[in-house]
Amino acid sequence: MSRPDRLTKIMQTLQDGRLHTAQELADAFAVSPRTIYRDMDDLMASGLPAKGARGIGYQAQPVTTLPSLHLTDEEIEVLNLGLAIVSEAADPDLRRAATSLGAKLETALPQHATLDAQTWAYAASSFGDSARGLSHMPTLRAAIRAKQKLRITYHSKGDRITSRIIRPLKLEHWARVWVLTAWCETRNDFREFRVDLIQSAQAQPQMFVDEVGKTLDDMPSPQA
Amino acid sequence: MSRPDRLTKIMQTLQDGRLHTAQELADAFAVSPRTIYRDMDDLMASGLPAKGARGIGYQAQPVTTLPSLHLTDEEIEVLNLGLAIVSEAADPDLRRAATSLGAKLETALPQHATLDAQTWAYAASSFGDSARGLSHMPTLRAAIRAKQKLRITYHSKGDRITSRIIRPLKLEHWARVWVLTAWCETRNDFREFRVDLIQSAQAQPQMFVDEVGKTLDDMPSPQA
DNA sequence: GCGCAACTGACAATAACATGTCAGTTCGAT
DNA sequence: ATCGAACTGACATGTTATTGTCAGTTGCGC
Repeated sequence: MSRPDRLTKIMQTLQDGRLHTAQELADAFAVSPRTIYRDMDDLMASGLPAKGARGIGYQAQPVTTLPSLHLTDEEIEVLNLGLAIVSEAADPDLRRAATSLGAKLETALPQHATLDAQTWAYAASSFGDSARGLSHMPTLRAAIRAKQKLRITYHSKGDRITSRIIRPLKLEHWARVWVLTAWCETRNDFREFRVDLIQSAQAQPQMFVDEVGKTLDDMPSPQA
Repeated sequence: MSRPDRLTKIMQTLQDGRLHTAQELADAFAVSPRTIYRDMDDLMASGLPAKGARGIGYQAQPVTTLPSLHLTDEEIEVLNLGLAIVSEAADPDLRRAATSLGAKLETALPQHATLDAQTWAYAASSFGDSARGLSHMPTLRAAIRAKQKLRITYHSKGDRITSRIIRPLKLEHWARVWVLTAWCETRNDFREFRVDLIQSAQAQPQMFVDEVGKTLDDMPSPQA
């Protein structure tokens, strides 16, 4: 097995969340422990968030490798612009991810292409919760993909908070608001939810399958 | 010189916009033309937008290489989210760049991490100009960096369109609106411009240097 | 067509890299 | 402190990748 192949395999192996000793990995790939130590050096140097304590072993959180890309200046601009917008999100998790992604890009790109703290400064916005809904995006998106039902609490008209079980179908960006299209099991009809008005979203254990009348294709198109 | 080093140098060389023959490059790097042909194959295979016509030579548009990165799932999410938002911009150039960046990411990332046309569908927004101001962002940002004066036409209060020469200083994201802070030469004072109300922005040939009283540091902080 | 220069394929020589061995060194547990 | 296992540095050896040579092949201009 070639070295790149082995490095990939090691990464995948580490992402099971368990601890792996160098000796164990060496046996698994039929190389000497020395080679594993060298591999881990390289992996960590290239940013794999792996921890290794003496005598403990290695473990890593799930990561995806983005291979090297050639980007035009416009594409770099889009990258920075998108990052800047997301960085403004109120959700700590999202912001943390955006910050660490920004840091990685900053070290990876030549200076002229990176964010500049001065020119891209973000105001401590007094409308800090304007991007509040963004915090649910990963949950919603994952649920759409996995066809997993969701329980959401929603700030509907008239200041009432409602709780519903829905089948999430599609996320759309409409003007400046994200809209989640779903089949609402509580109302037994299609509904659209503004993401910024969703207070909480919890993936339910139940999955759903496409049923006639409840899929995106069955949705009546709005009249103009 | 190692092969990776040479490949990098070749890329930089090609980006001067002029034509370079294989022979010329071969001489410059003290290798045989055959090696250059092989290098160009690899570079183009990895996405360098270079053209080579028989007997003509090679040239490329400026690109930046993003080395391979290890990203966590959250960081991938931020990447996709930011891209989705920028994709909604009305400006054709920005949208084209976002699309091509999306395509690159899509091919580069394993399926589970990429955009999914169905779930991330973007509505052909009826508020299509909501992100209108984004189209000026690259111009503004470039001008800040280069300390280049700008002529802008601005949609100010009372439906009047004004034209001014400004020294752009800082871009801020305030709630959902981007704000450009600048020294306005027309009014001879600091001014803040909402980017979405800027109708046009043209970089002027004149540069500006920091002058006491006209830099960011000299700007009076707003009273609360 | 013909000539010429640009380009490609194949292969042996060679440079670069990866690996294992082994002799140290570090660090925690006793 | 002392032991032992985990780890690191150095170097010889094996393996892969890169390179130049050279003999084709392509495509353009005449």
